[in-house]
Amino acid sequence: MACEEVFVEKLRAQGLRLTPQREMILSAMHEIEGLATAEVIYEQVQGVTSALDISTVYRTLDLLEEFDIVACIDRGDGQHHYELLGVHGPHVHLICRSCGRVIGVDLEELQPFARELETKYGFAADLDRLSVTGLCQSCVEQPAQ
Amino acid sequence: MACEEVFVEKLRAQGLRLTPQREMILSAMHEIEGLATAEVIYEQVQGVTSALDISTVYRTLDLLEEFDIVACIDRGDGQHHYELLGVHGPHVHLICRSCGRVIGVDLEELQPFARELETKYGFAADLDRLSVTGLCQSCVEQPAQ
DNA sequence: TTGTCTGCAAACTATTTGCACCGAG
DNA sequence: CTCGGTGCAAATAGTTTGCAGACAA
Repeated sequence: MACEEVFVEKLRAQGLRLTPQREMILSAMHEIEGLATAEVIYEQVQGVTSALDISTVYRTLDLLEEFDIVACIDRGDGQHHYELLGVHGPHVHLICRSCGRVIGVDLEELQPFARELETKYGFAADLDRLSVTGLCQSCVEQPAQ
Repeated sequence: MACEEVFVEKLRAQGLRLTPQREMILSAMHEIEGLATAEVIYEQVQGVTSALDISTVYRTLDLLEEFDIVACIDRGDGQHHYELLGVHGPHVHLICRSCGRVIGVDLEELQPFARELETKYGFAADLDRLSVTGLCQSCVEQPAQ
């Protein structure tokens, strides 16, 4: 896994260490589909071993975020959701408020939108941390879930 | 203030009451520029009288939100920010992550953006609750705040 | 009078921190 | 052997809730 190598490399560069806990957290994130909360990652690892504390999950997520290995997504529901950036790099999230599905959109696609904000308001939008809530196709079609 | 009349009307319609606390909270929101947090509203009213509890502020904001008199904006900083909708109705917020300034954009302006998401992904975006973080013109020009 | 609203205090949720021991390099 | 990392427990921030008394209609 390239992710893990990047992680080790960045840790080393700062004199930090690769511990079993850090390995397990990164590996758990690979096993979880879509966005993961600290709690979900914690439970996922608990399935394997109980040698992990929730505070360690938070501390590790902070590190991973700092290293640009994961991104923190704020879904407006009072919890932070984390996502592996992987090879595709950052992207915009379309989050369905009905089924919770997350659609990733490449930044390129939204350049026209960003340019418009830039031109009209002189505002440089952080597209890479943008989340748009709404309804996905299937939830629009069958509102009665 | 038309706002207050709308509030009274909607309260009456549900058999609810207009209390001094509710009046003061709505009035405090008019005095605060831009977005207000529950805490800020609470302190604003405390300047006038201490006959108000923070839990009442939360309860009243919930009501006002339900009545579409205020909107709750999530600025990713772990606090909820509230804004009077006033005569302009809902709009998109451009939030500067450096100086905290908030720019309101009319929904109309972003229709092309919404249409693109609709066409390409079948996704019906909730523009009226969209907040975009980034840098405003002056913060782009003088990064050293 | 009636049933809503309020203040108070306690509960809650998500997250952070202090500290002594543990273990990776 | 040396720091950095961890688990634990306690602290924190923001918000919500239960309850008995207060008050708008």
